[in-house]
Amino acid sequence: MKNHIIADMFEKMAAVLEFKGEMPFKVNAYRKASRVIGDLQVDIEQIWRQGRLEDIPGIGSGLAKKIDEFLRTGRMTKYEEVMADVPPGLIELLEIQNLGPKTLALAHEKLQVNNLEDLKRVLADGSLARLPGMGAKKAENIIKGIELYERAKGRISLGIAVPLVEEIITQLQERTSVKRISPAGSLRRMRETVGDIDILVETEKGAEIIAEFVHLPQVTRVLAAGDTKGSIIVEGEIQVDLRAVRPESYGSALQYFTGSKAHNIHLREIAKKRGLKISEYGIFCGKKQLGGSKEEEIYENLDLVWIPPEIREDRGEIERAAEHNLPNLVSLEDIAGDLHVHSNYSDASISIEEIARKAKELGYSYIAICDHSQSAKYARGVEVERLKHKWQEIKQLNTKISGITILSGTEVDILADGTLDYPDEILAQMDIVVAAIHSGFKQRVTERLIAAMQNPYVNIIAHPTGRLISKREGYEVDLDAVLRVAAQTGTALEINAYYDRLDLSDVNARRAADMGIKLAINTDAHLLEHFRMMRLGVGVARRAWLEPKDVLNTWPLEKIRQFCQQKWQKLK
DNA sequence: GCCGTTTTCGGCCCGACTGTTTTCAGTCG
Repeated sequence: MKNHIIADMFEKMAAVLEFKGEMPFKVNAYRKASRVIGDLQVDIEQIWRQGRLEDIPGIGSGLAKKIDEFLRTGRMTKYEEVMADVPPGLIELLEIQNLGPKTLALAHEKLQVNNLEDLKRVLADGSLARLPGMGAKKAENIIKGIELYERAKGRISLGIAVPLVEEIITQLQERTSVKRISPAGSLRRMRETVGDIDILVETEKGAEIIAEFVHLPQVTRVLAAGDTKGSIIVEGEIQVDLRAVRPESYGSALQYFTGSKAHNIHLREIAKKRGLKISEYGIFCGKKQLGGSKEEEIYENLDLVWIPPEIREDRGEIERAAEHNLPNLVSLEDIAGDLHVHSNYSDASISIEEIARKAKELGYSYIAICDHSQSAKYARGVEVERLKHKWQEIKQLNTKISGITILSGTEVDILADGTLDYPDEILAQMDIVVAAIHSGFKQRVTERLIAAMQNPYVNIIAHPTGRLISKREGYEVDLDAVLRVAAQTGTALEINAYYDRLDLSDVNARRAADMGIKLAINTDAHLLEHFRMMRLGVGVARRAWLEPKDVLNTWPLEKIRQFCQQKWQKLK
């Protein structure tokens, strides 16, 4: 798919055009096009072949021509023109806080700033501060921006941010008389990574709460502390903002600070057409406030049903809300079990009994113990002899512990030659078989995954793309081909809930579900604490618009057994 | 550059803060 290549080109063009002082509305048009194309669920080449490029919202005749040229020839003349006279390394400086396109253009033109080194030089020798419209303070703020840019390049993963924000909220609740309090921003939307953390609090005494906030024990630096906003750095590099708002504006502020930006802009356009105005203070008709205390009031006044935060990305949710036809998103309460956890038979340190009791405590009705297979020496993979002990133990525990069914499973390795790490007669005795690639990431990954899915005993492919958010890109896998075969064979794909995996991602999970593929949200737990990550996986699933019917482990056990049986009968 | 039940031209989301200014431009979220 060339979607992301084209989206990246348009995003770069937007940045450069902005730097060159092009009309802001034109810049926005490129930005919007970039986002919409990046979010497309289908291959843009397919739309192009059908001659329907201009049906994509935000793509008119001009951009359609550019896309057409690129898909025909592999080149885009306008892109080359725009990028031609811009030094490489200059545009990425726009990521520095407090340094925008105007200032950068000024520094480039008057002081020949072409890269980060040049920028540091003109800040150090004071020449930037002496330019018209500049001054010592502005220079100082850019220096601070550079510090942050070099230290915290990139984003924090959701799995780190969520516990952090919960801890801060608990502390504030203990120390002050807060009323309503909630995370906002991309964390509330459960994006897989977040830039900084936003928390919103309802209060009439903002200054008091913010004073407490900036004195929390984990604070390493205070960036701002006013009456309505406090801003801190915790753990050396994570920025947390607290905003205090009055009761009558709490809902509109929560709506506003949750975003996404694209979602909010779309809402405001709708409001404007109706002669209304939305801001973080409320929804207004002239001076009259129609709502704002509750988030729902913003949506209701536009004849929309309230939209869950996870899908506020302007990917069609507003149109569906207008039809009162939003998906019935899967929730944590729907989860009936976990189909992929490890025990001390392989590389985890928890016993099957501990796992079962934990699962029961969480209200699950089944739990699948899926240890690594025999070749996975790095992870104490289970040989066939020990496997038989394991089955015996599971059988005993199932009679000993009531109210939960322990399933014997495996996370069987897909070997370099595409075969599985246990023979079929062993797999046939498992309740559930999860298959995964753990080695040979560059060797014919697509063919191996397809071969595994064609085995009648394989029920789920674990972490299908193999990406680790903080460490590596996924395998070199043709996901389109994998999805096709998953749909044909009736193999489920995993949404691995481990915070550094979240694999499949939201966009890919939605593509899978659209093709009728079932998903399983599994924690891949190696510690009891890992069970808590289920909520991250559910967040991904909600962002993918999944409903309980799409998610295997919301179903009763009997239905899962039927699902496995169906595949076996089809392929045996 | 896009878009149209107020428009094929003239709009294009809203507000706060900061620092530089004497009324506003730049940046951010």
